[in-house]
Amino acid sequence: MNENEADTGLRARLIEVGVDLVSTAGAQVLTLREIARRAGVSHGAPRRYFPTHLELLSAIARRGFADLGARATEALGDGGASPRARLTTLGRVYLDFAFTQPGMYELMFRHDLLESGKLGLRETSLPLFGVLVDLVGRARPEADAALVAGALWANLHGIAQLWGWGSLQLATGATDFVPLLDAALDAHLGPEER
Amino acid sequence: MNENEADTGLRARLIEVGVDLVSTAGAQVLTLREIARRAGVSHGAPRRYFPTHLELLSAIARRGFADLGARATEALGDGGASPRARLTTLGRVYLDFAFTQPGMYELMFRHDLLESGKLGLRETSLPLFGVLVDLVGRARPEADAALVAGALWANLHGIAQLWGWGSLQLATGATDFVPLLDAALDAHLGPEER
DNA sequence: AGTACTGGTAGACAGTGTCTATGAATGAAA
DNA sequence: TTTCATTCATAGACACTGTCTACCAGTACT
Repeated sequence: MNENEADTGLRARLIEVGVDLVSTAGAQVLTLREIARRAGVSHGAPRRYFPTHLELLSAIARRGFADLGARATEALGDGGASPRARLTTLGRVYLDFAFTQPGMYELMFRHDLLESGKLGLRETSLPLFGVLVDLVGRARPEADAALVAGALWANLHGIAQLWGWGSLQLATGATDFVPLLDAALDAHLGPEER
Repeated sequence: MNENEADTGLRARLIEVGVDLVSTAGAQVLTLREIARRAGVSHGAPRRYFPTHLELLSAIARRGFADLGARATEALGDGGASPRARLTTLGRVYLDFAFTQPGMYELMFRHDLLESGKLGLRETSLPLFGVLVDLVGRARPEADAALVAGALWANLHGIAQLWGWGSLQLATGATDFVPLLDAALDAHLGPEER
């Protein structure tokens, strides 16, 4: 019943196909029937493993959170960089993920998914948020780490979304998102060298 | 061809019905056929005024932006409050709108709407963003106003979304969004009294 | 009076998610 | 070995969606 890649069952294959599909074709194509089609199975087959479309989508989105978490921990490593520098890295990883995997990022933050509760935020986004809180706590020991981390996460998410569909480019005239990211990091954490 | 409320044509009525519907029943109910049904016309009727479903949704969303803009300018007034205080007001208005009109806010920032370009960001969100840039420029004369305003807008939007579906409550354990808002404002603008 | 045109109707079409009945294959029990 | 039960996928129906097209009742104008 685990979701290993070695699992050769249909359940795992559906998720695999979904991850592939959302990465290459976007989030609109991610219909139940299309996934079943690409998995080479009838449209009723997924029902045995995912009682509803939303649950299949949630399973796919969970892979996105796992992927994002893996990228983050890999980029952070366990090297001795300063908390502030590691937070910069984390921000870069977050936005890079959002911009290189726009379909997956869109799926991960779909209203109906999140509101359904099928996603299991506690298991998906909370671990990475814990890393964020920890780093913020060490970068700004005097502050309320959870609060600042929450505000910073919101800022990253907002940049990811607004930049992702071009609003911020239009509004600010910018062509690179890095200054925005730096502004957000500086705002919440103070300048790089302090 | 204007979109006044006094306009008694079907075009205006469809938008009216849509605004009502999204406010009371949410964004999922906002189908073309349901809007037509509630407007008392056949499902093919809207096609004469809105060639596609997305264009009708865009027209409805534009009313949301107009409403948000009206609330902002009304709350800001032209009183002599400090730029920093007015930015606090603006942030409150923004988040209050997002939380009291969640369906409309969700509609206004739907991926397919924004990516279609039918929304006309230049006419909808840009004016309010201009106000934001102006206030930021006066609150922090030394900074790049457009950049800070962009980062701040992203922060507001992120708080609106993440708080809206409960992620930030779960992550930070908070039960009130105001501290988050204050943290964001303090971060980007400096503390209230400076 | 006749003729365009405006603005709405009604039905078809392909596609969607869900539900149900059916059936093939597998493995356990007799 | 034969029966039986369970697992798992199929196929079709259903209600619903957005879009397209044929039609048609008025209205306004020549």
